[in-house]
Amino acid sequence: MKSDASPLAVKLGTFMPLSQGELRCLADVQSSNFTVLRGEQFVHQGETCHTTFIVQSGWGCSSKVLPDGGRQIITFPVAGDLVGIRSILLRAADHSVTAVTDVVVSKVEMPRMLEIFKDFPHLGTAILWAMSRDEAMVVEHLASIGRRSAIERAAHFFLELCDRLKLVGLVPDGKFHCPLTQYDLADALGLSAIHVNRVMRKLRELDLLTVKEHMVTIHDERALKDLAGYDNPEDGAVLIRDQEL
Amino acid sequence: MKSDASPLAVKLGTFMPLSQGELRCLADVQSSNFTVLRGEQFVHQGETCHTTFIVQSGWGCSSKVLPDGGRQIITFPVAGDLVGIRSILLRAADHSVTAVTDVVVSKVEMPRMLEIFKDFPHLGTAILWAMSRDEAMVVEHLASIGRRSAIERAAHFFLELCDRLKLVGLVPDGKFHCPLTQYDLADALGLSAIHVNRVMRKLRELDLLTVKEHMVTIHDERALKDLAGYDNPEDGAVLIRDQEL
DNA sequence: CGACGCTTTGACACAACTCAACAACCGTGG
DNA sequence: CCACGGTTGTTGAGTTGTGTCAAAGCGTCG
Repeated sequence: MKSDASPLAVKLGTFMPLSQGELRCLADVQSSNFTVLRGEQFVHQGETCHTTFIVQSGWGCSSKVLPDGGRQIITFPVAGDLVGIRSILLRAADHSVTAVTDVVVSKVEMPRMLEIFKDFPHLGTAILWAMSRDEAMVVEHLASIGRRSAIERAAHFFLELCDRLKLVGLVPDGKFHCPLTQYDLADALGLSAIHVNRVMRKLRELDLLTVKEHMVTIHDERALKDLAGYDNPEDGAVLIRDQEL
Repeated sequence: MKSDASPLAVKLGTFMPLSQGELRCLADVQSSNFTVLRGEQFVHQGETCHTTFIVQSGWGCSSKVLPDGGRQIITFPVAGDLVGIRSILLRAADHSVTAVTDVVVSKVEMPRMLEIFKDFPHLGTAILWAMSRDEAMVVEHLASIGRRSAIERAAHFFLELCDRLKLVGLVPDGKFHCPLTQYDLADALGLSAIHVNRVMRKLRELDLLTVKEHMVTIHDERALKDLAGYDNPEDGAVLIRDQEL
């Protein structure tokens, strides 16, 4: 793994080796970046969006706004994540994406994406794998909100987040930066912000996890996983071996 | 639309015209069916599954079992739905699929599926569209459980179900058959079965919807949609025009 | 006939929401 | 420099939606 590889290349490379040509293709497609400022929205629910964004750095927030004004956050895209790729075949995006912090992204238009799938099928498979993995996480999120208690949801959320950040090297010393407010967490977990606060206090009192100045520290991973009912994603989300394709 | 077309062909045909060759390919892949008996499981969470099933008739139940024994139902596959296609690139299925009624399915192994994508790219796109649409429904389901009240969830669920069944011609006279028990509904909506019963009574008392002998009748669609905060899926899930590809 | 699965109802408990208030922190502008 | 409003975090008190437990009714099927 080269130190100057993009987060997406690092992530895909974790699961299948990438050739020089494929790495060049990835580098090429991410050669021009731009910054979305904190708070700005760059995918708009209900509007046409035949563009995918590759997150280079920063945190996004993919959410769905209900007619009554409620907001449900689907996921928080971070470095290495593909954003909006599901909407490529739909007439309109079914969700919005906003920048939680300043976010650096690369833009990939649909024709270019289709080219990649055609010219680099192996790389295309890796991208499909990442998409399948993302969808599996949405399903897990669904199960979490539907069937776990508030504290279990919170525990599960941070464990999954930690694993995602590890994939792209953002958990250097066992703790990680997390710019989310308790309001963001509330809309992700299907709770009220006030209840999130109480739950976080509980996790702190149980010596499982603390958040201080937007740094998350997991103190007792084993106990936290037991509380959350957390399965290692490796158990399920691993790409099948090449020869099986 | 030919009367003997498979539900999948009907569904895909609703959104893009299919050529004779494509229809033949679809017919060919669905030429051998078999029945899964009521209650039997045909995709097993945690096990390898490089097979997709196309539902011909009957109702399935795609669910995820949590470590604590809780069950969250993701969706109920019906005629024309593809089952397990997400797991094709993952080492193990992240969910289980069970037959709610006897289900007739066609089995498509991964290599065959990849062939279709290669030989009939236009058809492949239609399949990808169906997958995107399914994922959008999972996202909507997530928002529903996270941010809607019990009665709104139930209302939304039946409206979406109705639209899905209409797509394959299973809502002939404004009402439709639904073999689900209140336990099934509970696990889908993230509620207890007892509360589902209370909510269904409420919907009946409001003259919005009744279920009698597994037939669902919507009495006041407008009011039900207002209650649920329901957007027509056509607004978002329509396939882009061919020339845009 | 009895056993079983599903629905329905009531009484009660509790998890999570709402409202209200305050503290800490921030950037901004006077 | 400090005053200020806005955002975020924290806590308490009271309410409510939903879960749990228990029991009965009612089909169906063996």
